[in-house]
Amino acid sequence: MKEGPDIARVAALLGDPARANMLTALMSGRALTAAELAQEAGVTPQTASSHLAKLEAGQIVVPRKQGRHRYFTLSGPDIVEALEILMGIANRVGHNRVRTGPKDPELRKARVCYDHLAGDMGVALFDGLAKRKLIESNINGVALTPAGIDFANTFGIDLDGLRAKRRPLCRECLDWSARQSHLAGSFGAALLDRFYDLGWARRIPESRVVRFSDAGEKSFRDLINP
Amino acid sequence: MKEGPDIARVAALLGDPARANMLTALMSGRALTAAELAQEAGVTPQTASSHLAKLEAGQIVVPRKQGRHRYFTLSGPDIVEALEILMGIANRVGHNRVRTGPKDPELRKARVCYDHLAGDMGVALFDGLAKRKLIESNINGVALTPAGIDFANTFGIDLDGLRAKRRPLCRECLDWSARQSHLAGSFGAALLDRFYDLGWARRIPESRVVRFSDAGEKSFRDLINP
DNA sequence: TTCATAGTTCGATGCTAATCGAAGCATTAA
DNA sequence: TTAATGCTTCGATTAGCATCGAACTATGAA
Repeated sequence: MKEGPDIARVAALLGDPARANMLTALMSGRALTAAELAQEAGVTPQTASSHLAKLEAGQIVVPRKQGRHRYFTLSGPDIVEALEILMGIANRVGHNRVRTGPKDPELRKARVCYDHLAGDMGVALFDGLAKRKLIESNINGVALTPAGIDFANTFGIDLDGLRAKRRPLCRECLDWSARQSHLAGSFGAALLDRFYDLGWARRIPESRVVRFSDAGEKSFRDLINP
Repeated sequence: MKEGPDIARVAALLGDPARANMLTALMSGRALTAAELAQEAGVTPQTASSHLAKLEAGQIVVPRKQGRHRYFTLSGPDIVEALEILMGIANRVGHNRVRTGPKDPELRKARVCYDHLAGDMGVALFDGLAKRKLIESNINGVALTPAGIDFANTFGIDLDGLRAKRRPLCRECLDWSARQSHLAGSFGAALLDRFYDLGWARRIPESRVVRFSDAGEKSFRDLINP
């Protein structure tokens, strides 16, 4: 019988986990590339491409071509509103981020998001740097403060080298599990690299888990708790 | 990977056509029974039961037992809000009630909804009766006016017999295709029965289509256009 | 009690859509 | 030009879920 999809069509577009994760990531208001969205959703680029095609056809997102990237943004404030209300409902009925698997806790604690640190420790890093006034967040985004620049240099990060790339130095990135911002951008990536170099943490192969050593985690805590 | 459904779970519940139709029907604010919702969705009672179980588990609807019926209502104003926004989005992106099949036009024009007339002609009937001040619609529902009672008697409807049943005489029922109200309740059902008796229309077997004869449709138009 | 109605549960079926590997474009850099 | 990167298309697989027939439970009516 099925006379009219209507609501159902739109809702179904938001109703797939991978797509929902992409859209949640886009709620920061920033334009993200297909590859970034694939990472956020935890799917391969092919799958993400298929999802993005659907979202584009349904006019939930709009693409913007720039160079060889395709940046996606939400198609309008009504989408944001819908997502917010759905979040509220999910929250009310207790459908909060469930820890589905046994290995989930590790992912929630610390994982790579694209190339930077995410999870609880990613959020803690962002908050800690902000509390130490090394980064500053406003409507336009995140930026290093003068104190932050000093810190970066003494911490062994080549800021000039990073600036040479086109990629923005600092960027906010909404966290799935914690639903708060963590630090992305080339500086965020450089920080994680530095953690690896210092032996604080290492990446678990075939997974997105970042595992800190005991000593590394202690150093990390010292870093963000002045 | 799939860390968190969250939004996706709720949206997926709204994203099935059958469920979306049920929820749209519930947006009138009235409590509807499982059987009525099955009719609205165009599925069998078994299927509807399965959907309602899901919606109940997801706390989208709440059941209320009364006699041997189960009445369902939306679980809160946030659900209504979500549905409204989704309607708005669907409208904006042009996902309006599409006519999917070749036999669809007939269904859109006139069909049974449970046991009363729905579709364009159902809506026209409701509007016509209201314009003739035979029924009156307010927040509490719909009711026959004194003039309406006279009309019913002369039209050959046994109002006292209808009143003996527990079922409400008049009820509003949201129309899928037209998204406006049509007349339900025992009076609505009695009207349709009378149309059959008068030979104005007949029900097509194995379908929900109500087919009016040419003369019958003319009489119908006269009835609603004073 | 028996019968009818409202609703659910179970089991089987069939369709849809998500997923990924592999290959193909398209754009940029060297 | 070649090489590399970003993204898409194609094809095959798989899994989930909507759907309905049949049987069962529960409530109310006679």
